[in-house]
Amino acid sequence: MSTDTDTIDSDLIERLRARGQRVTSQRLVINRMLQARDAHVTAEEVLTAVSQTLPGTSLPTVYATLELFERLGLVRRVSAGGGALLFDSRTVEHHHLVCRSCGAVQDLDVSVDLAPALDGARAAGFAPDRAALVVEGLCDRCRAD
Amino acid sequence: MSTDTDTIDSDLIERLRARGQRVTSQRLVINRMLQARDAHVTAEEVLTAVSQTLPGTSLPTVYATLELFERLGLVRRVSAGGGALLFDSRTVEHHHLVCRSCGAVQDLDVSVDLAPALDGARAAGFAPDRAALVVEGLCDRCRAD
DNA sequence: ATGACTGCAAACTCTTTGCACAACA
DNA sequence: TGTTGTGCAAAGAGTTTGCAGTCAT
Repeated sequence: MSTDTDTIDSDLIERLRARGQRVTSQRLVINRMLQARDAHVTAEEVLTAVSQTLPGTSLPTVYATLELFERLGLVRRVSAGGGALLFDSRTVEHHHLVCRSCGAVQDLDVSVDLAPALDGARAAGFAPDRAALVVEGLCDRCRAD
Repeated sequence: MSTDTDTIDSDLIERLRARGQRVTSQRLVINRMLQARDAHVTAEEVLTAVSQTLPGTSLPTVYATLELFERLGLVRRVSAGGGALLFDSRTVEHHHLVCRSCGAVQDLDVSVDLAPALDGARAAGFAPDRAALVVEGLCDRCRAD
């Protein structure tokens, strides 16, 4: 997977053009930031990071951009914590560990056989897109208390 | 499982006494409501239902009570939708289907082998309490659009 | 009687919306 | 030039907190 800035930019530009949407500096910078930080981020974190390159960027723009990127398939909302929305630039299927004490979310890379769940979902008249496991418990750090 | 009102009340009273906490009419009514409606509910829905029996009940009390019930092991927070918090009186492990269109959450009763995930969590220094699958897609109703 | 619980009001956090200006195409 | 996108401000939704009065024990 090529992750240099040019490729990342080109990929976004291509996707935007394909849908007749405009290429703006905010979109480029937010996209670079998401790809660079291969982790779960909140809108606030995106704003903080982006503001260093592009001061004056606003939170509504960050939300609008993240929503757009979700439609473009560049980010996914993480169904995990109950607090702020989390956006994940890892679009491949993976699971999450959620600490019930500090709320931190981290990736869990294991493979689980989800076929029975997907079959069950279909049997219930549901059309599944994807399935992910949420494991709740205490993280490394909080366990020390 | 006995689900008559007397048993439900006694069970709550016992758990409250065991922790030196008071038995109030709000707690009894909220508990009966949760057991009667064996589904995911929001704080708002609890308030609406409880208000019929106990007018004047407040939302802060509902939240405080649900939090208490969570500590007593009577309810669990559902890690699913991004909207309002959902509380679930089914405390046995089960999975959820979440509709990406209407946001509805329904139970999915299938059995999935979670051992690899729990082992993986432990290997990452995480102490897992429980794990549940969140399956996203389109529900029966929304698929008709 | 005493301390926990409740209701009210207000604060808070996070997210969304409306509108005027800027800037991509 | 014609829209789409942005920033600002404000509104909304949901949850939490502070405080005075009430009620269980």
